[in-house]
Amino acid sequence: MTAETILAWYDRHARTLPWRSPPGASPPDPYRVWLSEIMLQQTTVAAVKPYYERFLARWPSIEALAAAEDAELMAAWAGLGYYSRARNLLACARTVVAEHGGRFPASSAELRRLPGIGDYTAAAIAAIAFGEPAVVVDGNVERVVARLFALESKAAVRLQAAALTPAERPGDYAQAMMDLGATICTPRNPACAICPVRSDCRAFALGAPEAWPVRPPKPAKPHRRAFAFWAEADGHVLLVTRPAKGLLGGMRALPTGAWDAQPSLDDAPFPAPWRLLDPPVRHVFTHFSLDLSVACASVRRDNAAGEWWPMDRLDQAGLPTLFDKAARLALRERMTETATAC
DNA sequence: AAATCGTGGCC
DNA sequence: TGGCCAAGATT
Repeated sequence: MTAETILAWYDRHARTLPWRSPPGASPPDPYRVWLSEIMLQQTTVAAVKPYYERFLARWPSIEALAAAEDAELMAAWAGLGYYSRARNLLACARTVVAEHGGRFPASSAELRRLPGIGDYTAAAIAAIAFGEPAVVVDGNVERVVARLFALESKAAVRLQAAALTPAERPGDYAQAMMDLGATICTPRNPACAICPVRSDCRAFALGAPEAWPVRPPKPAKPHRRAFAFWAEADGHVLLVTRPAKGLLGGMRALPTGAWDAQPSLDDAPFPAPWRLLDPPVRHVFTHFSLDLSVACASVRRDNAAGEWWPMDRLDQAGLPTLFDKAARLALRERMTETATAC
């Protein structure tokens, strides 16, 4: 019942998105569905669009993507965040090419085994690209279903979501639920007045749609400090590649010291007359905030561990946003030369 | 299984 | 402006 209403709404109000086929049309290329779904994990549509277009133009097929080098793919992902997605993207592409003949497996169960594909993404690709009536539960669906039935537990939401999922047009239905959640049943100030299923909605009837879904309180973010070192020589700056796992894993970066303790200039990659830029770069991650002080020095270009990167091509290094901020600060200070010696 | 993992936009 | 949030996965 409700599913039909939502599909009818989708037929008239579906968003037009670069990775999407219109309602009722033949399903899009699984490669495109997969690429978009990975990028969209915990990431807004607006942020994904330019990355998706760039990736698709540069790597139009899974074979092309599988042949990419790690460094160029990580650089292309720079700025989008959650960088383990990029590593898993490449691992997944190579697995599909090497073990599945370059074709994505068509079932959610098989998709689920691939790197970077969890319960949600497996169901979404199976439904959208292959027409499997998989139960697709993302943050949008959780919110819509929790409100429709005034449910508090994730388990209850999943059961209801499964009961609601239609055998026909499962891909359109999944996207319809996500569009409904993204444009009408929003986290704050939901547009209940124009909601197609308002009359079926318990949360609306109870007069407090925003009370669902119930979120556990979030712990406070600790604050950390660190130094980043801008070492320049002969028009080049020293960059390192961070370890594959952990924060900003696998990304190019400025050398840094320890994050947390009282940061020390002793953590520099080598002794130099470091000048401290002010103010530090402030950056907020998911679970902590950071003040990154940038220390600059002109040095002799030697065999320090890392890459000496041409400063006039720094935009091609693929620095994540934190280090892009630090680099911009250093380049700006470099023009004005007002740094304080220390 | 709780912690970890980015970033930008919004109010 | 600071907290909240976004088409979650991994360990």
